[in-house]
Amino acid sequence: MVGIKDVASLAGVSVATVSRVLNQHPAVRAETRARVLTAVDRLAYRPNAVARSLRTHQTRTLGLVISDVLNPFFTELARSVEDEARALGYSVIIGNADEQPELQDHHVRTLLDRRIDGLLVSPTDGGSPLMLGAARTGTPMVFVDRWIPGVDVPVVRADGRDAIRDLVAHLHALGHRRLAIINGPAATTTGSERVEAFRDALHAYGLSLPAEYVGQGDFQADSGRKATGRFLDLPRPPDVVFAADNLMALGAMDEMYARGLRVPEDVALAAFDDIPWFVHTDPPITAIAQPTGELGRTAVRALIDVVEGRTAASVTLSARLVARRSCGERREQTS
Amino acid sequence: MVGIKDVASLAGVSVATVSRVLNQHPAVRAETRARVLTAVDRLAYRPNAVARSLRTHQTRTLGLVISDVLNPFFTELARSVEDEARALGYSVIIGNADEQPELQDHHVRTLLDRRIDGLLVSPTDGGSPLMLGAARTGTPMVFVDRWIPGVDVPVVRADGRDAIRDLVAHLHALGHRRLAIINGPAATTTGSERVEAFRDALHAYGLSLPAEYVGQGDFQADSGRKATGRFLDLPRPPDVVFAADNLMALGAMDEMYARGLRVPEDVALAAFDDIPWFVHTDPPITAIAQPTGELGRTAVRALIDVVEGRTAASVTLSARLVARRSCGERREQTS
DNA sequence: CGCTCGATTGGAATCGATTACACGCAGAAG
DNA sequence: CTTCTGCGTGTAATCGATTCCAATCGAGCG
Repeated sequence: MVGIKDVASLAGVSVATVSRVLNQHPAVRAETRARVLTAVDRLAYRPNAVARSLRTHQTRTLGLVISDVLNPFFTELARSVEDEARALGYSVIIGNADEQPELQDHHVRTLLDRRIDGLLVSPTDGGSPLMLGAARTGTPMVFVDRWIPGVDVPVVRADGRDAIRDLVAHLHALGHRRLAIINGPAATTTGSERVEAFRDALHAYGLSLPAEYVGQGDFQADSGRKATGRFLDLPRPPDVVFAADNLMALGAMDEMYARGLRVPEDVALAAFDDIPWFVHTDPPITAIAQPTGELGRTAVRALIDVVEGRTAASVTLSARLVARRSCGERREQTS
Repeated sequence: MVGIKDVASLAGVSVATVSRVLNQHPAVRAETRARVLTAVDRLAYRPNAVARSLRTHQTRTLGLVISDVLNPFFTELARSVEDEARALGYSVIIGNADEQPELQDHHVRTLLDRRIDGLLVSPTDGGSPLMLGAARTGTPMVFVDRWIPGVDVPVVRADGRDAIRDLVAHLHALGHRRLAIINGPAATTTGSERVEAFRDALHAYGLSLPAEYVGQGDFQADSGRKATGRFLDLPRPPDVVFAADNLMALGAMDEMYARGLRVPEDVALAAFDDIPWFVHTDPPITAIAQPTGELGRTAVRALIDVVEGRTAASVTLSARLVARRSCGERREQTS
C-alpha cells in the first residue's frame, strides 16, 4: 500500500506538506500543491483512514443500532439515516440487534471499540448497563423511534396518539366495537405507548380495553400470529385486531386466513407502521404511517449536532392514518 | 478515554504485558494475568480498535456493497452476511449503492480507505476502474449474486436456469403461450442471464421471445410498471409477465390493476426472487426463490478464506420455483 | 545595512496499540 | 561453581497519518 511517505518523496517534499495539501491547509505554495497533487494521483494514493482517525480522534462514522433490519420500517429508517449522514460527510455502520438485548450490546460494544463519533439507537430493551454507561460518559447519542425513559439523550420519534385516535374513530364509524391490540414488548417505549394511546382513544368512545384484548407480541410475525390465535379462541373474539407493528400484522393476517376467516368481513385488521407492501396485500391494510425518512434524517442531524459540540433537542413528528380496506369499506379517505 | 497505559500502571506492569494478556499470549504468569484483568475491568478498559488496526494491518471488518437495501432480497442477504461474519469474528459495513454506479464507487472508496479486510460486492454495473483496480491489486474480494465477467474474483450466486425452465413448463401447462419478461439492466449479470435462460426455455417449448416482449427495467418498481404498460399497449399483449426481480413485479402488478385487469385471469405474473410478502399479495405471486441466506453465508466464508490466505472457489447454488396463484390455477385443481 | 515579519516548509512528537528484542533470574547441566 | 536455558517481563520501534514548533528565505522598513 502506498503511504504518505511515498507521495512525499515522489513530490520531493516532506510528509507534513503532503498532509497539508490533503487537508486544504492554506499555507502551501500553489506550485508545491500542484506537485503534491500530481504525485498523489500518479500513485493513486488514498489516505489511510485508520491512521488518520487514531491521530485526530474522530472517525467521521456514526453507529446505528436497530432492532430488526428485516422489518421494512427499520430498513427504510436505516436507508434514510445513511443518506443524510453521507450528505453530511459521515459514514454509518449498522448493527442489527434482531430484538435481542445481547446482540444489541454486542453491537454497541463493537461500535464503541471502533470509536464511532456518535450512536443512533432504537433500543430493544430498557437499556443495558453498557448503553446506559455510554450515555452517561458522554458518547454522543440520540434515540430514534424508541427510547429509554430517564436517560438524558435526545429522542427523535413520531407520536402516534392523534393517528391512533383517528384510527379508533374510523373503526368506530365502521361499526366496530370490540377492538383488540397486539402489543410490542413492554420494555420498548413504542410498545407501551401504543397501547396507552389506544386505550385512551377507546375511552373517548365509551369503549374499554379488557385485558384479554391486549395481546403480547415481540414485533415479529409469529408472535402476531399467536396473539391473534388467542383472540380468536376467546368466547367473544374481537372484531378488529390492531397490531403495533407491520410484521405482527402480517402474522395476524396469516392466522385469520388459516382459520378461514375473511378480512374484513369476519375480522378487521389494522397496523402501526405503513409499508409499501400494504397496498398490495389482500385486502390492502389500513395502517398508521410514520414519517420514516424524516425521522432518520432528523435523527442524524441531531446526532451530528451533539457530535460537533452543539446541542440537540428532542423532536417529535407526527404519524397519520392511512385508511385502506382491511377494516371495512371506508367512508372517507384520509390523505 | 482510558488507555492501555492506565491499565498498565494500575496493574503495576508494562503496556507490553497488558497487551499480552489481552491477546491471550501464553507467556504471562497466571498471577500477573489476574492482576491485569482486574485492572482492566476496574477501569472498564476497552482496547482501541483503531490503534490496534493501524498496528496489525487488519480491521476484522468486511465491506458489503449491495445495489438496493430496500429490496427485500438484498436486505435478507445483508442480514445473513452479517450473521455469518459475526459468527466468524468479523464485523460488516454495508454500503447501499441504490443501483447507482457513482454511489457504488463512493462506498467502495470509503470502505477501502477504512482498510476493510475484504469486500463483498453485488455490482450495479460492469465495474468501475476503481473496483476493477481493487480486484487487480489484491484486495480480497468476492462477488455475490451478481458478478462482473472477466474479473478474476470468486462468485457466489444462484443459478436460475433450471427454475426458469420449470417456470416456463408451469406456464405452458397452464396454457400460456405469449410470455414476456421484464429485464434488469443489461450491465448486470443477473439481468442478462435471466432473459437468456428464459429465451432458451421458451425455445424448448417451441415458443419464441420477440423483442417487444423483452421489457427494459432497472430493478425498481416504477420501471416494472412502465414496462408492463408498454406490454399491455401492444396490439397482441403477452398473457404472462415475468419480472426479473420482486420490485419490478410489484410495479407490474400495480399497472395491471390500474388498468382494471384481473390477475391471473387477464394477465399472469411471475417474479424472480421470492419474498415473504408474495404470500400475502392478491393473488399470491408465483416466484423463483433463491437460497438467499445460504448465498450470504457462503459468500462470507469464501471471502474470509481469501482474507486469511486460503483460496476460495466460486459457488453456484440453485434456485427453485415456488408456484402460487398469480399464473392461474394448477392443473391438479382445475379442469 | 541589519532586522523584523510573513510565507513556506521540514522535523519530530503524538495518537494507542502490537511485538521483536533484550534482560534478569532461577534451576539444570557440566 | 560456572554456563546454559527458558520463562516472564520491560524497552522501544513501529503502523500512517496530523500538527506544533522551529528554521529558512526574501522582502520591506527604518
